[in-house]
Amino acid sequence: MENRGDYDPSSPSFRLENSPFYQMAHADFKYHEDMDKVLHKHGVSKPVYRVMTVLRERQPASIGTIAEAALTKRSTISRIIDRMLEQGLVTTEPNPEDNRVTEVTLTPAGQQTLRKLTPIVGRQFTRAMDGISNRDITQLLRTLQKISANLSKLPIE
Amino acid sequence: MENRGDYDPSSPSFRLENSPFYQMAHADFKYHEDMDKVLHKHGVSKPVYRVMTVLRERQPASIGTIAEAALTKRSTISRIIDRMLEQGLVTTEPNPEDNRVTEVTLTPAGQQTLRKLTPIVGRQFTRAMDGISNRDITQLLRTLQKISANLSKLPIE
DNA sequence: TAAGTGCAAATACATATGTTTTCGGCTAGT
DNA sequence: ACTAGCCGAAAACATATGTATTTGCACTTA
Repeated sequence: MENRGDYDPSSPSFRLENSPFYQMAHADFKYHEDMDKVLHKHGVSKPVYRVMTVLRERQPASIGTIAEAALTKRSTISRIIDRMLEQGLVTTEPNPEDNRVTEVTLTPAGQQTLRKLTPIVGRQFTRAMDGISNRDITQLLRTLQKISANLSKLPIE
Repeated sequence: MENRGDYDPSSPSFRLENSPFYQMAHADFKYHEDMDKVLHKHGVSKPVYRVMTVLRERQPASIGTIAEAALTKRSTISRIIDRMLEQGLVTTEPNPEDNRVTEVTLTPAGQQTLRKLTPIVGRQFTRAMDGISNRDITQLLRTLQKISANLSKLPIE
């Protein structure tokens, strides 16, 4: 495994097992697979959890902002927020500067739920990274960030 | 950024931007985002393309095998294969050893389509990996494989 | 200030995926 | 040889997501 061609999907020697993007999907799939089951026991779905993690960082946040950060369409987030409202996890209010935008905030109950979930997610992370050095994690992150940046430039055709 | 805690979702200093799994999702999202548009022009959706890449490696393959490799539910693959049959991309036949299993094979037309798509995907890959050394790609792959392996062990709770 | 344009969110509509159930074939134990 | 149980696939059913359209607000400019 010394030739870049082996990683390139257009190379004849390409194997799915050696594809970075396939392995990303695989790791991501496994990571969420069993975590979802646990989260569901606490009445929280994967997209709901994602929204909560976004809100933990910046609050309040608009529907559009959340959608972008959560890599999901606005209409989808809009409906997810509806459900979260019913569950009492968030509150919404129009932005005073611009009445078109809806600002979303975690309720105390929502924060409480998030705090309860955090250690569970932490264990899953620890499990995933078992036997991997900090150096390697840093390196992984750097490369992933580089890839994301590359793909944020102008598209292929 | 020297403490492992910064990557752990349960750490107070955790930031989404520094989360390996978030960055994986982000990279994967961007990678497929504009590629899907191009594939659609050739009448191929993302799941259809995934199935084709699986079939390129082992042919014929059963519905269940494809589902597992493509990280998708069997019922979903079953329906995707239906569509691909109508498009003439694959043929199916019962496994002579076991009549329950359906073996799927790419038709010449399917192989032709795959060959046409391959260089497009290759360009996207090249674009994604721009400025990243082979060494770093190898390292990335190793780490991802390690993570996948870790997560294939017994689940959290 | 009134009309036009653009944007955020929500809604209606279409589609795709997942979950559950059903059907048929295989296999092992009696 | 028969029956009970398991497994693969497909069908029925429920749900979630995405796409297109609509609504309401804000900014511009004439």
